[in-house]
Amino acid sequence: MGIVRKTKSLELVLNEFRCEKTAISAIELIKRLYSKLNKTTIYRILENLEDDGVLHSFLGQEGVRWYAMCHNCSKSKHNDLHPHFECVNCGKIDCLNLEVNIPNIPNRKVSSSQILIQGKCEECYDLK
Amino acid sequence: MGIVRKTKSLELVLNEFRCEKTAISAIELIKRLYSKLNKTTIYRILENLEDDGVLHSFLGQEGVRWYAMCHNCSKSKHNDLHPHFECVNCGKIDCLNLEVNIPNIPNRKVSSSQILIQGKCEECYDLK
DNA sequence: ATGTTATTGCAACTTTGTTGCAATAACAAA
DNA sequence: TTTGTTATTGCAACAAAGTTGCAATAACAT
Repeated sequence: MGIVRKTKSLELVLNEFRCEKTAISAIELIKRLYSKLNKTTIYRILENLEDDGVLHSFLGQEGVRWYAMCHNCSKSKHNDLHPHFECVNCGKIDCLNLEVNIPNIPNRKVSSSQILIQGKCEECYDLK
Repeated sequence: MGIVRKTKSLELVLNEFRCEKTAISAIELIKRLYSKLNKTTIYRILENLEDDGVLHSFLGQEGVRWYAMCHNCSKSKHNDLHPHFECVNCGKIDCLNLEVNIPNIPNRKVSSSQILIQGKCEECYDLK
């Protein structure tokens, strides 16, 4: 459906993404905004922001949904084919601004792909 | 923990994978074996078979877990880094026997990756 | 200032998966 | 074959993540 009205709830959710350059899981958002917003509201705002091309979502290793700011997306088209990187040490996930080449596959029509790369992020890599 | 005893339940689960070349979701297995096995038993057998390197698991688009036969895996090491292909038309998922090159990423240590490719499978592609 | 309707909060529900525990079944040893 | 040990199973209850229906509230166009 997309966002129609500018509400306080919407601002609270958007603010979390403004302060943060990495992705945020729905669960984490619910925890952060616990005292201010109901989880149903949060899920609905996330869905609307995704419809509008403001956020994109993907699944982390544990099967929970994460959200991150879009860069070149619009209401009509999501360009969120970049891979995501999940740190096995601190759990943080962020978007990787790089292209991974998906080869053609005989007799199949590829329409999209999701790539989750695991490893140690910058900070955790430096620690050891 | 891995499989220790050869039980009827184990045989029932393994049979499903013998008849099937594609992956099977835990949910689908529970439906198929509904009258014969408890879902708890099925989850436990799947876990044990994965520990043993007989099956590997991954998440499908909807966040549910799928299982497929391993080919070169053992108790000590899983080699399940191949991509999986999910048909957007019929919902089937199977393993792709191909390598996708994950580029090096500065300051990060990549340890593994999960790739889910979406599109139309052989059968659904031919239909149209 | 007012009327319309999008948004919110709440409670109840759904789906997928997990846990504890007593009963049962594999199977090694006698 | 019988017996004893313990892995496996089924059940019920739980848990986490997300969804739905509905009445109350808040945006905002007029």
